[in-house]
Amino acid sequence: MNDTSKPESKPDLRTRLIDAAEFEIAEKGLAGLKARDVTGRAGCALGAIYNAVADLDELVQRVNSRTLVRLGAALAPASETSAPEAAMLTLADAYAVFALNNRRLWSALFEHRLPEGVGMPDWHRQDHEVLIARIGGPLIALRPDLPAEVLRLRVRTLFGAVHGVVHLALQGRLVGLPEAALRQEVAALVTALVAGARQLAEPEA
Amino acid sequence: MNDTSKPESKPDLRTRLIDAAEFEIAEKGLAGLKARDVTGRAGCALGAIYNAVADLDELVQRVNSRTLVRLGAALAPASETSAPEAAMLTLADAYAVFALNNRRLWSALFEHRLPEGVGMPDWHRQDHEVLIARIGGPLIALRPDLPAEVLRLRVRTLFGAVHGVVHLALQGRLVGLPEAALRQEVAALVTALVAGARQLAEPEA
DNA sequence: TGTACATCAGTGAACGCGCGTTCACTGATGTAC
DNA sequence: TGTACATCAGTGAACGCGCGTTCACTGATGTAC
Repeated sequence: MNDTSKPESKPDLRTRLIDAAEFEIAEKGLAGLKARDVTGRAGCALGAIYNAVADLDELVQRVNSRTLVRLGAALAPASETSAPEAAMLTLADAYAVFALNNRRLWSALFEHRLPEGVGMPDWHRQDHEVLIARIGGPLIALRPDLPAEVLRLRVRTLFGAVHGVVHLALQGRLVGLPEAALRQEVAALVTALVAGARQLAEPEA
Repeated sequence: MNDTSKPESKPDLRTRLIDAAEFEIAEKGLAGLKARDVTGRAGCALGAIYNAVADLDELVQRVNSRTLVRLGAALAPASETSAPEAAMLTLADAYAVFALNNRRLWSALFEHRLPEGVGMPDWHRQDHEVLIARIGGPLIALRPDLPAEVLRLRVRTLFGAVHGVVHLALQGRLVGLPEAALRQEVAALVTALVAGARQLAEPEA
Protein backbone atom coordinates (compact mmCIF):
# COMPACT_ATOMS: atom_id res chain seq x y z
CA MET A 1 0.00 0.00 0.00
CA ASN A 2 2.92 2.36 0.69
CA ASP A 3 4.62 3.51 -2.47
CA THR A 4 6.77 6.40 -1.38
CA SER A 5 9.92 4.56 -0.33
CA LYS A 6 11.91 3.18 -3.26
CA PRO A 7 14.24 5.39 -5.27
CA GLU A 8 13.33 4.32 -8.83
CA SER A 9 15.28 4.98 -11.98
CA LYS A 10 12.53 5.38 -14.57
CA PRO A 11 8.89 6.32 -14.09
CA ASP A 12 6.98 3.44 -12.60
CA LEU A 13 3.87 2.12 -14.25
CA ARG A 14 1.49 4.07 -12.10
CA THR A 15 3.09 7.33 -13.12
CA ARG A 16 3.18 6.29 -16.75
CA LEU A 17 -0.52 5.48 -16.59
CA ILE A 18 -1.36 8.88 -15.17
CA ASP A 19 0.85 10.48 -17.79
CA ALA A 20 -0.95 8.56 -20.49
CA ALA A 21 -4.38 9.42 -19.15
CA GLU A 22 -3.39 13.06 -18.98
CA PHE A 23 -2.25 12.96 -22.56
CA GLU A 24 -5.40 11.25 -23.72
CA ILE A 25 -7.69 13.69 -21.96
CA ALA A 26 -5.71 16.64 -23.29
CA GLU A 27 -6.05 15.18 -26.75
CA LYS A 28 -9.60 13.85 -26.86
CA GLY A 29 -11.38 15.22 -23.84
CA LEU A 30 -12.66 13.42 -20.80
CA ALA A 31 -15.45 11.66 -22.66
CA GLY A 32 -12.88 10.26 -25.08
CA LEU A 33 -10.82 8.60 -22.40
CA LYS A 34 -10.68 4.81 -22.91
CA ALA A 35 -8.89 2.28 -20.76
CA ARG A 36 -7.42 0.62 -23.83
CA ASP A 37 -5.98 3.84 -25.18
CA VAL A 38 -4.38 4.63 -21.86
CA THR A 39 -2.69 1.28 -21.48
CA GLY A 40 -1.72 1.31 -25.13
CA ARG A 41 0.04 4.62 -24.64
CA ALA A 42 1.58 3.61 -21.33
CA GLY A 43 2.90 0.44 -22.96
CA CYS A 44 1.31 -2.12 -20.69
CA ALA A 45 -1.53 -4.59 -20.67
CA LEU A 46 -5.13 -3.60 -20.15
CA GLY A 47 -5.41 -5.25 -16.78
CA ALA A 48 -2.39 -3.45 -15.39
CA ILE A 49 -4.53 -0.41 -14.68
CA TYR A 50 -6.12 -2.26 -11.81
CA ASN A 51 -2.83 -3.00 -10.15
CA ALA A 52 -1.83 0.64 -10.18
CA VAL A 53 -5.14 2.25 -9.45
CA ALA A 54 -8.59 1.30 -8.22
CA ASP A 55 -10.54 2.56 -11.13
CA LEU A 56 -10.66 4.67 -14.24
CA ASP A 57 -12.32 7.21 -12.01
CA GLU A 58 -9.29 7.38 -9.79
CA LEU A 59 -7.10 7.84 -12.81
CA VAL A 60 -9.19 10.82 -13.84
CA GLN A 61 -8.98 12.28 -10.37
CA ARG A 62 -5.21 11.92 -10.36
CA VAL A 63 -5.04 13.81 -13.63
CA ASN A 64 -7.42 16.45 -12.31
CA SER A 65 -5.27 16.89 -9.27
CA ARG A 66 -2.29 17.56 -11.43
CA THR A 67 -4.27 20.08 -13.40
CA LEU A 68 -5.37 21.85 -10.24
CA VAL A 69 -1.79 22.03 -9.05
CA ARG A 70 -0.63 23.45 -12.35
CA LEU A 71 -3.49 25.91 -12.33
CA GLY A 72 -2.52 26.94 -8.85
CA ALA A 73 1.04 27.50 -9.99
CA ALA A 74 -0.18 29.58 -12.91
CA LEU A 75 -2.14 31.80 -10.55
CA ALA A 76 0.55 32.10 -7.91
CA PRO A 77 2.40 35.13 -9.26
CA ALA A 78 -0.85 37.00 -9.84
CA SER A 79 -2.10 36.35 -6.33
CA GLU A 80 1.03 37.92 -4.90
CA THR A 81 0.36 41.26 -6.51
CA SER A 82 -0.24 43.61 -3.62
CA ALA A 83 -2.85 46.05 -4.94
CA PRO A 84 -6.12 44.13 -4.73
CA GLU A 85 -7.63 45.56 -7.92
CA ALA A 86 -4.60 44.72 -9.98
CA ALA A 87 -4.35 41.32 -8.31
CA MET A 88 -7.91 40.47 -9.25
CA LEU A 89 -7.39 41.48 -12.83
CA THR A 90 -4.21 39.48 -13.24
CA LEU A 91 -5.72 36.51 -11.46
CA ALA A 92 -8.71 36.44 -13.74
CA ASP A 93 -6.54 36.91 -16.77
CA ALA A 94 -4.20 34.13 -15.72
CA TYR A 95 -7.20 31.90 -15.16
CA ALA A 96 -8.53 32.60 -18.64
CA VAL A 97 -5.15 32.03 -20.23
CA PHE A 98 -4.66 28.78 -18.38
CA ALA A 99 -8.07 27.56 -19.48
CA LEU A 100 -7.34 28.48 -23.07
CA ASN A 101 -4.01 26.70 -23.04
CA ASN A 102 -5.37 23.61 -21.32
CA ARG A 103 -8.86 23.47 -22.69
CA ARG A 104 -9.68 19.82 -22.32
CA LEU A 105 -7.79 19.24 -19.11
CA TRP A 106 -9.44 22.28 -17.63
CA SER A 107 -12.85 21.16 -18.84
CA ALA A 108 -12.26 17.74 -17.33
CA LEU A 109 -12.11 19.40 -13.92
CA PHE A 110 -15.76 20.29 -14.24
CA GLU A 111 -17.07 17.49 -16.39
CA HIS A 112 -16.03 14.65 -14.16
CA ARG A 113 -18.84 13.21 -12.08
CA LEU A 114 -18.49 10.47 -9.53
CA PRO A 115 -21.10 7.70 -9.53
CA GLU A 116 -24.07 8.90 -7.48
CA GLY A 117 -23.43 8.76 -3.74
CA VAL A 118 -19.65 8.81 -3.39
CA GLY A 119 -17.98 12.08 -2.59
CA MET A 120 -14.66 13.51 -3.65
CA PRO A 121 -11.77 11.95 -1.79
CA ASP A 122 -10.08 14.32 0.62
CA TRP A 123 -6.81 14.69 -1.22
CA HIS A 124 -8.79 15.99 -4.17
CA ARG A 125 -11.09 18.26 -2.20
CA GLN A 126 -8.07 19.92 -0.61
CA ASP A 127 -6.68 20.88 -3.98
CA HIS A 128 -9.90 22.77 -4.54
CA GLU A 129 -9.75 24.57 -1.24
CA VAL A 130 -6.24 25.77 -1.88
CA LEU A 131 -7.30 27.24 -5.17
CA ILE A 132 -10.29 29.07 -3.75
CA ALA A 133 -8.16 30.50 -0.99
CA ARG A 134 -5.67 31.84 -3.49
CA ILE A 135 -8.39 33.53 -5.47
CA GLY A 136 -9.98 34.88 -2.33
CA GLY A 137 -7.05 36.92 -1.05
CA PRO A 138 -7.46 40.04 -3.15
CA LEU A 139 -11.22 40.16 -2.76
CA ILE A 140 -10.90 40.01 0.99
CA ALA A 141 -8.45 42.89 0.83
CA LEU A 142 -10.86 44.82 -1.33
CA ARG A 143 -13.86 44.43 0.92
CA PRO A 144 -12.63 44.39 4.52
CA ASP A 145 -16.05 45.74 5.49
CA LEU A 146 -17.78 42.41 4.82
CA PRO A 147 -17.95 39.65 7.46
CA ALA A 148 -15.92 36.51 6.80
CA GLU A 149 -19.06 34.51 6.28
CA VAL A 150 -20.27 36.66 3.43
CA LEU A 151 -16.81 36.88 1.94
CA ARG A 152 -16.49 33.13 1.72
CA LEU A 153 -19.56 33.06 -0.46
CA ARG A 154 -18.58 36.09 -2.44
CA VAL A 155 -15.23 34.63 -3.37
CA ARG A 156 -17.04 31.69 -4.88
CA THR A 157 -19.40 34.01 -6.68
CA LEU A 158 -16.53 35.96 -8.15
CA PHE A 159 -14.90 32.73 -9.20
CA GLY A 160 -18.19 31.54 -10.67
CA ALA A 161 -18.59 34.68 -12.73
CA VAL A 162 -15.16 34.53 -14.29
CA HIS A 163 -15.44 30.80 -14.69
CA GLY A 164 -18.80 31.11 -16.42
CA VAL A 165 -17.52 33.52 -19.03
CA VAL A 166 -14.52 31.38 -19.81
CA HIS A 167 -16.61 28.24 -19.82
CA LEU A 168 -19.14 29.60 -22.27
CA ALA A 169 -16.38 30.88 -24.49
CA LEU A 170 -14.67 27.53 -24.61
CA GLN A 171 -17.89 25.68 -25.25
CA GLY A 172 -17.92 27.53 -28.51
CA ARG A 173 -21.24 29.16 -27.84
CA LEU A 174 -19.30 32.32 -28.17
CA VAL A 175 -18.42 31.01 -31.58
CA GLY A 176 -14.74 30.94 -32.35
CA LEU A 177 -13.97 33.72 -29.94
CA PRO A 178 -10.26 34.44 -30.27
CA GLU A 179 -8.01 34.52 -27.25
CA ALA A 180 -7.52 38.26 -27.18
CA ALA A 181 -11.26 38.89 -27.20
CA LEU A 182 -11.90 36.49 -24.36
CA ARG A 183 -9.21 38.05 -22.23
CA GLN A 184 -10.64 41.47 -22.94
CA GLU A 185 -14.11 40.35 -21.91
CA VAL A 186 -12.82 38.85 -18.70
CA ALA A 187 -10.95 42.04 -18.01
CA ALA A 188 -14.07 44.09 -18.63
CA LEU A 189 -16.03 41.89 -16.28
CA VAL A 190 -13.55 42.12 -13.46
CA THR A 191 -13.00 45.82 -13.97
CA ALA A 192 -16.71 46.48 -13.66
CA LEU A 193 -16.95 44.21 -10.64
CA VAL A 194 -14.04 45.87 -8.91
CA ALA A 195 -15.34 49.35 -9.65
CA GLY A 196 -18.77 48.32 -8.42
CA ALA A 197 -17.45 46.66 -5.30
CA ARG A 198 -15.36 49.74 -4.50
CA GLN A 199 -18.26 52.05 -4.89
CA LEU A 200 -20.51 49.85 -2.76
CA ALA A 201 -17.88 49.65 -0.05
CA GLU A 202 -17.19 53.40 0.13
CA PRO A 203 -20.24 55.13 -1.35
CA GLU A 204 -18.71 58.59 -1.38
CA ALA A 205 -14.96 58.11 -1.31
CA MET B 1 -43.35 14.55 -43.57
CA ASN B 2 -45.85 17.33 -42.89
CA ASP B 3 -47.48 17.01 -39.52
CA THR B 4 -49.19 20.32 -38.94
CA SER B 5 -52.53 19.68 -40.64
CA LYS B 6 -54.77 17.29 -38.73
CA PRO B 7 -56.84 18.45 -35.76
CA GLU B 8 -56.20 15.63 -33.31
CA SER B 9 -58.13 14.81 -30.17
CA LYS B 10 -55.42 13.43 -27.91
CA PRO B 11 -51.68 14.04 -27.97
CA ASP B 12 -50.07 12.16 -30.81
CA LEU B 13 -47.20 9.81 -30.21
CA ARG B 14 -44.53 12.31 -31.12
CA THR B 15 -45.78 14.73 -28.49
CA ARG B 16 -46.10 11.98 -25.94
CA LEU B 17 -42.52 10.96 -26.60
CA ILE B 18 -41.25 14.48 -26.10
CA ASP B 19 -43.35 14.73 -22.95
CA ALA B 20 -41.88 11.49 -21.69
CA ALA B 21 -38.32 12.52 -22.51
CA GLU B 22 -38.87 15.82 -20.74
CA PHE B 23 -40.15 14.01 -17.69
CA GLU B 24 -37.25 11.59 -17.68
CA ILE B 25 -34.64 14.32 -18.01
CA ALA B 26 -36.30 16.34 -15.28
CA GLU B 27 -36.24 13.28 -13.08
CA LYS B 28 -32.88 11.67 -13.79
CA GLY B 29 -30.86 14.18 -15.72
CA LEU B 30 -29.69 14.08 -19.30
CA ALA B 31 -27.19 11.31 -18.70
CA GLY B 32 -29.98 9.16 -17.28
CA LEU B 33 -32.14 9.38 -20.37
CA LYS B 34 -32.71 5.93 -21.89
CA ALA B 35 -34.72 5.10 -24.97
CA ARG B 36 -36.49 2.28 -23.14
CA ASP B 37 -37.58 4.48 -20.28
CA VAL B 38 -38.95 7.06 -22.67
CA THR B 39 -41.02 4.61 -24.69
CA GLY B 40 -42.11 2.87 -21.52
CA ARG B 41 -43.44 6.12 -20.16
CA ALA B 42 -44.97 7.16 -23.47
CA GLY B 43 -46.70 3.81 -23.68
CA CYS B 44 -45.36 2.60 -26.99
CA ALA B 45 -42.81 0.18 -28.37
CA LEU B 46 -39.11 0.87 -28.41
CA GLY B 47 -38.91 1.18 -32.16
CA ALA B 48 -41.66 3.79 -32.31
CA ILE B 49 -39.15 6.47 -31.42
CA TYR B 50 -37.68 6.21 -34.88
CA ASN B 51 -40.98 6.81 -36.57
CA ALA B 52 -41.57 10.01 -34.63
CA VAL B 53 -38.06 11.36 -34.54
CA ALA B 54 -34.70 10.80 -36.19
CA ASP B 55 -32.73 10.12 -33.11
CA LEU B 56 -32.48 10.28 -29.36
CA ASP B 57 -30.45 13.41 -30.01
CA GLU B 58 -33.37 15.04 -31.73
CA LEU B 59 -35.60 14.14 -28.83
CA VAL B 60 -33.20 15.88 -26.48
CA GLN B 61 -33.13 18.95 -28.69
CA ARG B 62 -36.92 19.08 -28.75
CA VAL B 63 -36.96 19.00 -24.98
CA ASN B 64 -34.26 21.65 -24.82
CA SER B 65 -36.25 23.86 -27.14
CA ARG B 66 -39.21 23.65 -24.84
CA THR B 67 -37.00 24.54 -21.92
CA LEU B 68 -35.61 27.54 -23.75
CA VAL B 69 -39.10 28.73 -24.56
CA ARG B 70 -40.19 28.35 -20.97
CA LEU B 71 -37.08 30.13 -19.81
CA GLY B 72 -37.82 32.92 -22.25
CA ALA B 73 -41.32 33.21 -20.87
CA ALA B 74 -39.96 33.32 -17.33
CA LEU B 75 -37.67 36.20 -18.27
CA ALA B 76 -40.24 38.13 -20.29
CA PRO B 77 -41.78 40.23 -17.50
CA ALA B 78 -38.35 41.14 -16.17
CA SER B 79 -37.08 42.25 -19.55
CA GLU B 80 -39.97 44.69 -19.85
CA THR B 81 -38.96 46.62 -16.78
CA SER B 82 -38.00 50.03 -18.07
CA ALA B 83 -35.17 51.13 -15.77
CA PRO B 84 -32.13 49.22 -17.04
CA GLU B 85 -30.56 48.61 -13.63
CA ALA B 86 -33.75 47.18 -12.19
CA ALA B 87 -34.32 45.18 -15.35
CA MET B 88 -30.90 43.56 -15.13
CA LEU B 89 -31.44 42.64 -11.51
CA THR B 90 -34.83 41.08 -12.08
CA LEU B 91 -33.62 39.32 -15.19
CA ALA B 92 -30.72 37.73 -13.37
CA ASP B 93 -32.93 36.82 -10.45
CA ALA B 94 -35.53 35.28 -12.72
CA TYR B 95 -32.80 33.32 -14.43
CA ALA B 96 -31.51 31.96 -11.14
CA VAL B 97 -34.98 31.04 -9.96
CA PHE B 98 -35.78 29.29 -13.20
CA ALA B 99 -32.57 27.30 -13.00
CA LEU B 100 -33.30 26.32 -9.42
CA ASN B 101 -36.81 25.19 -10.25
CA ASN B 102 -35.77 23.32 -13.36
CA ARG B 103 -32.36 22.07 -12.37
CA ARG B 104 -31.97 19.08 -14.58
CA LEU B 105 -33.80 20.45 -17.58
CA TRP B 106 -31.76 23.61 -17.35
CA SER B 107 -28.54 21.64 -16.99
CA ALA B 108 -29.48 19.60 -20.03
CA LEU B 109 -29.32 22.77 -22.09
CA PHE B 110 -25.60 22.94 -21.47
CA GLU B 111 -24.70 19.31 -21.12
CA HIS B 112 -25.99 18.17 -24.46
CA ARG B 113 -23.31 17.70 -27.08
CA LEU B 114 -23.89 16.75 -30.67
CA PRO B 115 -21.63 14.08 -32.17
CA GLU B 116 -18.47 15.79 -33.42
CA GLY B 117 -19.00 17.71 -36.65
CA VAL B 118 -22.74 18.38 -36.82
CA GLY B 119 -23.99 21.77 -35.75
CA MET B 120 -27.15 22.83 -33.99
CA PRO B 121 -30.13 22.81 -36.30
CA ASP B 122 -31.47 26.26 -37.10
CA TRP B 123 -34.73 25.97 -35.21
CA HIS B 124 -32.70 25.33 -32.09
CA ARG B 125 -30.11 28.00 -32.67
CA GLN B 126 -32.85 30.57 -33.07
CA ASP B 127 -34.23 29.80 -29.65
CA HIS B 128 -30.83 30.74 -28.31
CA GLU B 129 -30.66 34.00 -30.20
CA VAL B 130 -34.06 35.09 -28.92
CA LEU B 131 -32.92 34.51 -25.38
CA ILE B 132 -29.70 36.45 -25.75
CA ALA B 133 -31.56 39.34 -27.31
CA ARG B 134 -33.95 39.46 -24.39
CA ILE B 135 -31.12 39.57 -21.93
CA GLY B 136 -29.30 42.15 -23.98
CA GLY B 137 -31.92 44.88 -23.95
CA PRO B 138 -31.23 46.39 -20.55
CA LEU B 139 -27.48 46.27 -20.94
CA ILE B 140 -27.69 48.12 -24.22
CA ALA B 141 -29.80 50.75 -22.53
CA LEU B 142 -27.25 50.99 -19.75
CA ARG B 143 -24.23 51.49 -21.99
CA PRO B 144 -25.36 53.43 -25.04
CA ASP B 145 -21.79 54.69 -25.31
CA LEU B 146 -20.47 51.33 -26.50
CA PRO B 147 -20.53 50.31 -30.17
CA ALA B 148 -22.92 47.54 -31.16
CA GLU B 149 -20.04 45.21 -31.85
CA VAL B 150 -18.69 45.45 -28.34
CA LEU B 151 -22.16 45.26 -26.83
CA ARG B 152 -22.91 41.98 -28.57
CA LEU B 153 -19.92 40.47 -26.84
CA ARG B 154 -20.60 42.12 -23.54
CA VAL B 155 -24.13 40.78 -23.40
CA ARG B 156 -22.73 37.30 -23.67
CA THR B 157 -20.18 38.07 -21.02
CA LEU B 158 -22.85 39.30 -18.67
CA PHE B 159 -24.86 36.20 -19.36
CA GLY B 160 -21.80 34.04 -18.84
CA ALA B 161 -21.09 35.62 -15.48
CA VAL B 162 -24.57 35.06 -14.10
CA HIS B 163 -24.73 31.67 -15.68
CA GLY B 164 -21.43 30.64 -14.15
CA VAL B 165 -22.48 31.50 -10.63
CA VAL B 166 -25.74 29.63 -10.98
CA HIS B 167 -24.02 26.72 -12.65
CA LEU B 168 -21.44 26.31 -9.93
CA ALA B 169 -24.09 26.58 -7.27
CA LEU B 170 -26.19 23.86 -8.84
CA GLN B 171 -23.22 21.58 -9.34
CA GLY B 172 -23.08 21.49 -5.61
CA ARG B 173 -19.58 22.83 -5.43
CA LEU B 174 -21.15 25.56 -3.43
CA VAL B 175 -22.29 22.80 -1.17
CA GLY B 176 -25.97 22.78 -0.41
CA LEU B 177 -26.34 26.47 -1.07
CA PRO B 178 -29.96 27.35 -0.28
CA GLU B 179 -32.09 29.22 -2.77
CA ALA B 180 -32.13 32.49 -0.88
CA ALA B 181 -28.34 32.57 -0.66
CA LEU B 182 -27.89 31.91 -4.37
CA ARG B 183 -30.33 34.66 -5.29
CA GLN B 184 -28.52 37.00 -2.98
CA GLU B 185 -25.18 36.20 -4.55
CA VAL B 186 -26.53 36.74 -8.02
CA ALA B 187 -28.01 40.02 -6.91
CA ALA B 188 -24.69 41.08 -5.42
CA LEU B 189 -22.92 40.18 -8.64
CA VAL B 190 -25.27 42.13 -10.85
CA THR B 191 -25.40 45.08 -8.50
CA ALA B 192 -21.65 45.36 -8.54
CA LEU B 193 -21.57 44.96 -12.30
CA VAL B 194 -24.20 47.61 -12.84
CA ALA B 195 -22.53 50.03 -10.45
CA GLY B 196 -19.22 49.39 -12.15
CA ALA B 197 -20.62 49.75 -15.63
CA ARG B 198 -22.30 53.02 -14.67
CA GLN B 199 -19.17 54.41 -13.25
CA LEU B 200 -17.14 53.39 -16.27
CA ALA B 201 -19.70 54.94 -18.59
CA GLU B 202 -19.95 58.31 -16.82
CA PRO B 203 -16.80 58.69 -14.72
CA GLU B 204 -17.97 61.83 -12.91
CA ALA B 205 -21.75 61.89 -13.18
C1' DT C 1 -72.98 -3.15 -48.35
C1' DG C 2 -69.08 -5.99 -49.49
C1' DT C 3 -64.39 -7.44 -51.11
C1' DA C 4 -59.54 -6.80 -52.37
C1' DC C 5 -55.71 -4.30 -51.87
C1' DA C 6 -52.28 -0.69 -50.32
C1' DT C 7 -50.35 2.04 -46.77
C1' DC C 8 -47.96 2.91 -42.86
C1' DA C 9 -47.79 3.77 -37.75
C1' DG C 10 -46.57 0.79 -34.35
C1' DT C 11 -44.22 -3.64 -32.53
C1' DG C 12 -40.48 -5.87 -29.97
C1' DA C 13 -36.97 -9.37 -30.57
C1' DA C 14 -32.53 -9.31 -32.13
C1' DC C 15 -28.32 -7.06 -33.50
C1' DG C 16 -24.00 -5.08 -32.63
C1' DC C 17 -20.74 -2.58 -30.48
C1' DG C 18 -18.19 -0.21 -27.10
C1' DC C 19 -16.00 -0.68 -23.11
C1' DG C 20 -14.90 -1.25 -18.02
C1' DT C 21 -13.58 -4.94 -15.28
C1' DT C 22 -12.15 -9.67 -14.03
C1' DC C 23 -9.27 -13.65 -13.55
C1' DA C 24 -6.50 -17.64 -14.43
C1' DC C 25 -2.02 -17.57 -15.85
C1' DT C 26 3.16 -16.23 -16.68
C1' DG C 27 7.64 -15.19 -15.54
C1' DA C 28 10.88 -12.29 -13.31
C1' DT C 29 12.71 -11.39 -8.69
C1' DG C 30 13.65 -12.30 -3.96
C1' DT C 31 14.34 -15.47 0.09
C1' DA C 32 15.61 -19.69 2.67
C1' DC C 33 18.52 -23.26 3.28
C1' DT D 1 27.20 -21.60 -5.98
C1' DG D 2 22.89 -24.17 -6.49
C1' DT D 3 18.02 -25.64 -5.78
C1' DA D 4 13.21 -25.13 -4.29
C1' DC D 5 9.75 -22.26 -3.32
C1' DA D 6 6.88 -17.94 -2.65
C1' DT D 7 5.49 -13.52 -4.23
C1' DC D 8 3.40 -10.45 -7.05
C1' DA D 9 3.53 -7.03 -10.98
C1' DG D 10 2.06 -7.64 -15.38
C1' DT D 11 -0.72 -10.17 -19.16
C1' DG D 12 -4.62 -10.27 -22.36
C1' DA D 13 -8.54 -13.17 -23.53
C1' DA D 14 -12.99 -13.40 -22.02
C1' DC D 15 -16.95 -11.70 -19.54
C1' DG D 16 -20.98 -9.07 -19.12
C1' DC D 17 -23.84 -5.45 -19.55
C1' DG D 18 -25.97 -1.37 -21.13
C1' DC D 19 -28.07 0.55 -24.72
C1' DG D 20 -29.08 2.82 -29.34
C1' DT D 21 -30.72 1.27 -33.53
C1' DT D 22 -32.67 -1.92 -37.02
C1' DC D 23 -35.97 -4.68 -39.42
C1' DA D 24 -39.22 -8.19 -40.63
C1' DC D 25 -43.71 -8.34 -39.24
C1' DT D 26 -48.72 -7.02 -37.65
C1' DG D 27 -53.01 -4.98 -37.89
C1' DA D 28 -55.80 -0.97 -38.15
C1' DT D 29 -57.38 2.43 -41.51
C1' DG D 30 -58.34 4.25 -45.97
C1' DT D 31 -59.36 3.79 -51.02
C1' DA D 32 -61.12 1.72 -55.34
C1' DC D 33 -64.48 -0.64 -57.58
